[in-house]
Order: sequence, then structure tokens, then C-alpha cells
Amino acid sequence: MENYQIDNLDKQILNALMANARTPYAELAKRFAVSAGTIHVRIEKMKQANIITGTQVSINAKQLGYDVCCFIGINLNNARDYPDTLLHLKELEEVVEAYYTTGNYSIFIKVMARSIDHLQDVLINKIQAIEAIQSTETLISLQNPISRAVVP
Amino acid sequence: MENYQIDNLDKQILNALMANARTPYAELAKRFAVSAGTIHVRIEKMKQANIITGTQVSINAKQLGYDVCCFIGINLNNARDYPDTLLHLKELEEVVEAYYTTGNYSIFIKVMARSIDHLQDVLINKIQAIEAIQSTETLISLQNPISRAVVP
DNA sequence: TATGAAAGACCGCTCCC
DNA sequence: GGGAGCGGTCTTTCATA
Repeated sequence: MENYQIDNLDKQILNALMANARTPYAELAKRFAVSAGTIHVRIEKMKQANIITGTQVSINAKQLGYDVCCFIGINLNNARDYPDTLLHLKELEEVVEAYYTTGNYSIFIKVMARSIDHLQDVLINKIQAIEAIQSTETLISLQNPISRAVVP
Repeated sequence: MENYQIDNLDKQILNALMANARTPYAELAKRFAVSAGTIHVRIEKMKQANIITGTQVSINAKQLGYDVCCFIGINLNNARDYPDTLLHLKELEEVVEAYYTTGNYSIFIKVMARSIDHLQDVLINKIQAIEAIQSTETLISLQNPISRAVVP
């Protein structure tokens, strides 16, 4: 369940599945010159080892009307307000990622919004409305030129 | 190919597929009280409309030995160095995301590393070695309590 | 035009080698 | 790790409203 040292074949399978989770086993088998049964065993092992945690469709947020992507660094009045602030942030569907960080900010979040107006509304009326938040800094993303997973 | 206004059923399908891209059509059909054919038609349309762009497995970076996640804000000597710097960053497999941003930093990147030592090596010997980079600020993520997609 | 039902092809799972 | 058969799923087609 815990540890499994992956080998080269596993890496190749992972890379293929990260590009397309529905690649047929037979195709993977052909591509890597092994049998489909082997592919199945390897994938099953990686699922057991919690390396593969699931599958998901990639969706294009822009096509759904979410044009604006930004990061917001949050400073709290007190570090102990963290759990409570997190609960508030979780309720905001525009907040898609949150990180508890060392450095300039206490919490660092990624926000997706439909427009600059929408972002402004979220920032002022929802995020900055949270009492524990002392100040915020916004970084608007104009472009996302790199987006990939770790290479095993 | 371009625009397609999604309805409530599409949203439900999307949400289900974001949790599990391999959910059988028959199960979606049962869950949403329509036929499997309808599910198929809707998914096909969303693919055509470029809303669904693909499928991918979710992998657990920690199980692959990548324990450290951090964000690095980069300041450039000159804004015009951006394209060149990006090319350098692309070559570093530890750099998994990059954003061109307005605000405090020119470029904002997400880095995955195997350890603090590894991160230090990447930061000093690879990132700060890029000539166009003037200064960097590192935010180490201790926790990632929210990670989800936009809700359509 | 979109839905619903059925048939065929394909894929993944399991067993045995 | 490789190969074959079974069961299930996806895709396609056609009829219908």
C-alpha cells in the first residue's frame, strides 16, 4: 500500500497516462513492447501504492467563461486565525487552490474568475471581508506558458 | 468547434468526470436519469467545443519522492528578457508551472523538488544562474489544503 | 434537433502457462 | 511476464417525438 519503487516501464506508463488517461492497455503494451497483462499489473501496483490516485478530465476554463486567473498572497492578523480563514476560503468556489506557506504571505491562493469585475467582487466583497485577513497582494496571470506534472 | 452554452446536465457530467474520468456512461445515465446515448452526445459536444480537452491520471507527487512544493517569484533585469528566461525555465523539469504576471514579480513559477537540498540546488544553481534574473523570492508550501477545479 | 434503445466492436480483467 | 477467453463498456445506428 505504501512504497513501491517504480522502474523505467512504470515511468513510461505514467507519462503516457498523464497525457491521456484512457490510452488502451493494448496500445501501451505495443508501444513499450510488453503484454497488455503486464501493463495491467503495473498500473494496478501503482494504484495500490497510491502513486496513481485517480483520473480526471482536463477542462478548458476559458471555454467555461473563466478568463481571469490570479494569485493572491494573504497576510493574517494572527497566525492562529489560519484554520478559520481556510474554512471561509473553502466556501468560495472561485478559490481553486490554497497553500499554507512560509515567506511573505501566510496563505497563498489561486483564484479563477469570469472577468476583472468578477475578480474585484470576489477580492473585495468575499476575501477581504474575512475578518482575520489583514492585507492581500494580487498577482494577475496574463499567461500560463508552462503547465505540466513532475517527471518521474 | 468554438462556442457551446452548457446546460445543467452538462455541468453535472463535467463534475462527475472531473472526479473520475472513467466513469461509465451507463452510470452517469442512471445518476442523471437520461440514456447512455445522451451522455455520449453531450460529452462529444463538449469535446468538440474544446471544453473537455483530454483526460489525465492524477498522480501523487509525494509517492514519487517529490516532497517539497514551492512558489518562486522572479524579477527580471529587463522585461524584454521574458521569452528567453522562459526557455531556460522550460528546460528545468522541476519547474512545473509558470505564469507571466502583473504585480510584484515578472514571472511566477511553481517548483516541485525531492527535498530542501534539492530545492536549494535548483534555486541556486539552475534558476538564479539564469542571467536575466535579477532576484527571486521563495514561498515554501507547507500544506495544500485546497485543490480543485472551477465549478462550471 | 435531441432523445432513447439495441447491436456490434472494443477494452479490461482474470486465469493459466 | 505472456497469452487467451469472458464479461462489461463504449460507440454507433436507427427509430421516435
